[in-house]
Amino acid sequence: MNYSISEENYIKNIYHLQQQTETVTTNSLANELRTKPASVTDMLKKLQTKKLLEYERYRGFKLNESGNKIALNIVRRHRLWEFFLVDKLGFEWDKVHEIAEELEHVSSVELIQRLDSFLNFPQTDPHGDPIPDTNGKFAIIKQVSIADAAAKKTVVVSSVSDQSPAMLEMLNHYHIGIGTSIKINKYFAFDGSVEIKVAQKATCVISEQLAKNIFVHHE
Amino acid sequence: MNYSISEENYIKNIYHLQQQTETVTTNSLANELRTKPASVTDMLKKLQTKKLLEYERYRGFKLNESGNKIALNIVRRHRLWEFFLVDKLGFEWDKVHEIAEELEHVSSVELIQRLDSFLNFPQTDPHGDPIPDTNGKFAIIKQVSIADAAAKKTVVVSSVSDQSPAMLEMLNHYHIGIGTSIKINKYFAFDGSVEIKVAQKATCVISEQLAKNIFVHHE
DNA sequence: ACTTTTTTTTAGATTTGTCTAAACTTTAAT
DNA sequence: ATTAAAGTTTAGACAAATCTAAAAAAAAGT
Repeated sequence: MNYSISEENYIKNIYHLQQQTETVTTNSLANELRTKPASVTDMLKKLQTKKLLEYERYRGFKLNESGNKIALNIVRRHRLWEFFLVDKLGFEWDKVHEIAEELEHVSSVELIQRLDSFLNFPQTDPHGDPIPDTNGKFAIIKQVSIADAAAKKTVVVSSVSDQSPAMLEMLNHYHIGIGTSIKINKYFAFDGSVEIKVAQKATCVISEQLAKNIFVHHE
Repeated sequence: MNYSISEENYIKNIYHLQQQTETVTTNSLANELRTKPASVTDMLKKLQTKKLLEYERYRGFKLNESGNKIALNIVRRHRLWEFFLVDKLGFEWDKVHEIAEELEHVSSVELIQRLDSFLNFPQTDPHGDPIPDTNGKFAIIKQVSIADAAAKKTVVVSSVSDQSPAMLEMLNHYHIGIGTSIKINKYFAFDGSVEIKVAQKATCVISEQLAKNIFVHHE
């Protein structure tokens, strides 16, 4: 079955909201899609008819098995294109989201297979988010934000939860990227800021807000 | 200004029809777009309002300066993607047209600039058709079909005017591709078939229909 | 438990791109 | 020069996706 660009955008955004809360609300989805709740309700009915959604009036909704599969496929396309844009075309990673939003709707299965192979089957996109395989499977990395990690440990940056130019500027300033090793020295109780040491660089202090948006794993 | 996918498809197809006949007719465009004449008329009005078209009721129409510029930009995007699909992803060239039809509508200017550079600024697409530059300029190669060339000359294949799998099968069979050197030996009056010798291969005879679809230039 | 507020849904309108059927122009044919 | 045929346009309808305004349901507050 083939879905319209609009349907795909709804499916993808329901999926993303479900990562945070099990069932999604009409309002939150409308907000995410920058549209009106009434439009969301209309589309929900349509997606329910197409059997992608468990949905009861006034009670919230979530993707079912097939809906989830389709969502993961869209996410796969999106992240592969993001990887392509950064790795092959040399985009900075704060510029690729919008473009990938368009590219992800190009529907050829063979295109995505070949793209995946051309990129050497990358496991994560430029922000560290995992790329699902053809069956929607991906490795879940056990990660915590620097704010929630422990002092005196050396960790590796696995992903960042903000893709804005402002965030990229910060990370570049501190020489932090995906895969960077960081030693966490100490947490300051006063404002939650964290003293860290980036490999080969001088010790520095980052704000709590920044620490919350950088995810790391051990070793 | 930004145009819808539908508008872009109309503009592109008007452009292509204009390469053959100066002014285009409603019927031929409807036929090209696999739509109905009434729909074409509707869109023509829209494109005229947007000042991309010279159009008089019942009298045909053609792209004006701005329309042409936009068309060339769409053609540029299409052909760059075709080149990418063949050169980087390893597609056969009879499979790329459909996919490029979708990719060409992704609107980022920077994307196309970077893609062009990534591909090393190719001059032609996999079928030998020229890729316009940012300003819509491209080199016009003086070419004739093998059917219209002259005997006893050695020529180089510059483009093919049919992108079907059937055509590709024929060309592969005769070991002919873009850039292949061919010696034209003689024309048979009876059925218009042509005896040729492909570089490093045995002499063979191709049908008039095939000859008409292979374009060549001298030296 | 009742009222107020928030959230969600319905009803009806709008835009874009399409269609069919009928009317109108132009071109071709006798 | 009429008439017939071919091609083009108009009129009116429809589907997809959206919107606003109003109604209905659920949640929160007293």
